[in-house]
Amino acid sequence: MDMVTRTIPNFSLSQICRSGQCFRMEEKEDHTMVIIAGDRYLEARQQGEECCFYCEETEFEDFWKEYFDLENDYAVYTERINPNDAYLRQAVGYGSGIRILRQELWEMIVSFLISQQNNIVRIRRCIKNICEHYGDIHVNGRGEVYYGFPKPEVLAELQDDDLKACNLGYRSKYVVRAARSVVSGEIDLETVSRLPYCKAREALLSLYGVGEKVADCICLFALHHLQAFPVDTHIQQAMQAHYRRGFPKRRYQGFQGVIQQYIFYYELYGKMEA
DNA sequence: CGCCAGGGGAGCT
DNA sequence: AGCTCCCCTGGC
Repeated sequence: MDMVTRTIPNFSLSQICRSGQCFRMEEKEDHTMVIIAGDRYLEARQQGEECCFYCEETEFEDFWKEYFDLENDYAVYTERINPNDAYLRQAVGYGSGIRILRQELWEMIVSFLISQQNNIVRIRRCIKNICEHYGDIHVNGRGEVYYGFPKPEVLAELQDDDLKACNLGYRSKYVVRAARSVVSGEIDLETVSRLPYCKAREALLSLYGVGEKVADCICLFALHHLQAFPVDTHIQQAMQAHYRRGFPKRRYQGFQGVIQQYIFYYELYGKMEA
């Protein structure tokens, strides 16, 4: 099988997997990571800074390199951390392998509609369900079946409540109506993907079921607007515990989203080890 | 304008 | 048995 090997500092597949930005990435028993993005399938394995991607060189260069944001040096961000901010230094040290992926816009809209008032394990299951029901069927290099992400055209045909069968609960109609908005041209994803952060956020907010938090997640994880700073319950708790006088957003102007992700990851997992 | 119930159900304590 | 969960909508 074709494979690409790279040495990549500040990169951890398992941290990215656990960081709650992508829900179609999972670790198999043998430490191999399986990543499905849109209709693409990739297996990868990492030991320290050495990563093995099981795909052709051209596919890696043309797609996965950008997907994992490997061109960016995250030390540029982490070096700007206030040395007096012990909490942030701790958080960044703990999740130093995190990257902000560049995922597909429609996939992120649906994923974060599902994410609301939901936990990561269940979000994964919901997305697995809709992919297996409504996604195109594909076969990987070993002849194993996997499913692509359901296209808006397919989901737009459904009734409001149809996705309850996929465990989406009340979020079913958010996804179905978002699909209808895309198909009808009410929102044009090509256009949105070229808009600056504020305009993109505004356009996304017009979708039924998309509030500020979800819009910011989509901006961050699909459009790579690193100034988006999604505030969920974990971030809110961290803000109250460590930044009573307000988070120094100005200091991290333009890449608050990266900082947010370090904090989120640390709040979710870092405390358990203490 | 602000407040808050309700929505489904898994996974935790 | 209760609470929480990367919330948003709609009714008051």
